[in-house]
Amino acid sequence: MPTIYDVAREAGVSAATVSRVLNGARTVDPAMVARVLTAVRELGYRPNAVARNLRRSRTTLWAVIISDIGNPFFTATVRGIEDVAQQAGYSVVLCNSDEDPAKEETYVAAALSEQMAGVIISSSGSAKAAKSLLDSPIPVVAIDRQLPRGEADTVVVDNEAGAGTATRHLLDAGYRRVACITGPEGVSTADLRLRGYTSALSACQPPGEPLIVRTDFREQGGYDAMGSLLSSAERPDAVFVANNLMTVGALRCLADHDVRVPAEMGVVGFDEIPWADLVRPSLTTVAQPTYELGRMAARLLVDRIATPAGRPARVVLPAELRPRQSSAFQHNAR
Amino acid sequence: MPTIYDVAREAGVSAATVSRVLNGARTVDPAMVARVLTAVRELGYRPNAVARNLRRSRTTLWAVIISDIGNPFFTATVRGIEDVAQQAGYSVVLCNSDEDPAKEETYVAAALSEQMAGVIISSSGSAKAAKSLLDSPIPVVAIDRQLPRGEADTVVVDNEAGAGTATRHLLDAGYRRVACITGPEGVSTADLRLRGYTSALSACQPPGEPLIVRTDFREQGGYDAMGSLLSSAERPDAVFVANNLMTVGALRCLADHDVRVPAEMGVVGFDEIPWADLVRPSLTTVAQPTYELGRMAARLLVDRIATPAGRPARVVLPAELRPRQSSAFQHNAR
DNA sequence: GTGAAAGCGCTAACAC
DNA sequence: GTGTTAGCGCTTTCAC
Repeated sequence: MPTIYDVAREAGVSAATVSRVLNGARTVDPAMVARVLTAVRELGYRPNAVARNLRRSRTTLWAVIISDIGNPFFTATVRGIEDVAQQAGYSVVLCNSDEDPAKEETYVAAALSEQMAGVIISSSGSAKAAKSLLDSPIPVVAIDRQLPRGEADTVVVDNEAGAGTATRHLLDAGYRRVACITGPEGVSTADLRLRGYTSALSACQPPGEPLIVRTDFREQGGYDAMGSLLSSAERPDAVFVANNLMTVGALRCLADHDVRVPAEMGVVGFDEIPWADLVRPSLTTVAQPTYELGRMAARLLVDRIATPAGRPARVVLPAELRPRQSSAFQHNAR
Repeated sequence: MPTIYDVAREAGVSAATVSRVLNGARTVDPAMVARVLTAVRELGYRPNAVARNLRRSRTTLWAVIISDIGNPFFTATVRGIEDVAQQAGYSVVLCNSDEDPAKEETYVAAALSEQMAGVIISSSGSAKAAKSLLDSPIPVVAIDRQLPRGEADTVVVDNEAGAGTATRHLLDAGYRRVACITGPEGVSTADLRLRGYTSALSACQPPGEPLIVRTDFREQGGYDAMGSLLSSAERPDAVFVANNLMTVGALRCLADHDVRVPAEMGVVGFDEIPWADLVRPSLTTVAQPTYELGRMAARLLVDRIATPAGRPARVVLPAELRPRQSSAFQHNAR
């Protein structure tokens, strides 16, 4: 691998001049610029970013640590991040913690060691990872989920309101016993969506106790949770599921047990799913402005890099109910 | 940020000793090890990976450049890669080229500049990116799609055979005019799946010409392609779609035009979809061993890093037809 | 077993 | 406008 000195020798200039040319300084003689560029091309020279980063003590890489790469929610979010990042001159690398706090800690450690320019994280709940991040000088933005006890810039949707809307929607449709499947304690989306559900429920005062199952945010978890609801003493006639993957699992469980949706079981899932309108019955969801979430997070990160001090911002975007067939109570079907 | 010298001073040893302790050299006095570790903890010292990478001229990061982060195919693949990488002591960062050759080139350039330990790439077709990669000393493994004219380690499925099986399956089911929606020219999966389709078709000699639409590998492309097939002079009664996202688009188009599947249109899609069995009709697919693809690619990369020279390996895994309802021709429905 | 010193490749003062 | 020089933080000979 040729170094900047090889280029300098080839072009008959100093390494400093090569550096200037490559970094777009305008105080260089056009003739020299040409010579340098020729040498660069001939040698196939590629600047060593590691050396540059060390010298500058900064990098142009953002780490985006997401809790599940298989979740379509993150797809659009990441696109939003990438679009802003690119414009601001950063490259985005994705790290998949897979809902595993240990993996999350590994990636946080890597991002810090590698002196990444910034981190955007959807926490899988590791307090240790959060602490490392907040103790470091590296700018952090929390997205989708709050950082455990974290004073950081944050972009989320109004989870509580969205969950409340979904629950009321089921009650309004005529379902009488609405259950809730939510995620792990300590993960903000799980807790807030649960709170939205319980608030809506207690406001309507339906008979019986709230029926709540906590599991992980994954498909298998949703499947198992639905299974336990089906065999519970007072079986629900509707369920609000707090994320998309668990909703898929719940639907699969209902299909396996020949439970008809929406006649025997109404279903609303949090998070949009790309094919929600293709399944039969089509799936009622609470949709988030994913792309916009990503954009906002990226903008906050750009700002935070420019201004490290200052009070953390907190952006709350609205979530929106998309009523479809899976929550359409049918009297004659009962 | 404390440096290794701060730790050395605090512990009353030299920086070299700190380095030895942190890198697990056994030739260090246990008492010193203890002092160093205490100092590390007290100062909250975190080694600067950038400096280490520069000094060692190697890193422990792999770049996995995938063509579409929204494609569930890559989800499982990435998990396979991560599991092997972690065991071998590497961290994986994902780069999303979004089927955009320009973005791909950007990420390849970043991976090379950052001196990544290795690259696993699902090419979106950029010859320039491929050339940069192959000209560099960094080990590369192509996954899912061959690198344009690339002599690199490669892990793919038998696309031609899989496409042939899918096409024959439709013909055997009784469909008479089977069309094909495939991806961009120059992307190996698009070309090979098309070839598998045409071979199977010509072997069966159905009436009429093959009906082929090329588009990108994205959902909207599939939607548009299906639309043009529906309005073509000799409208097909079945379609083989060469990837999952385009299949979703095609299904959506069929739904929008009230075309009944499988009665009026048989559908088989390449790539499994997590919810293929949840849609009605359920979707016939050609499934790939995604996790295994990822594992193999990662193993090849580990080997290649250990042994940079030597003939490139080429691993071809089988794809498997999963017949479901969308390809079940029904005589009485016609 | 431990420390001193050199240097990975680059950039940014500083001098001219 | 260009070159010389120092040094980013670490690892790794090489002495001792």
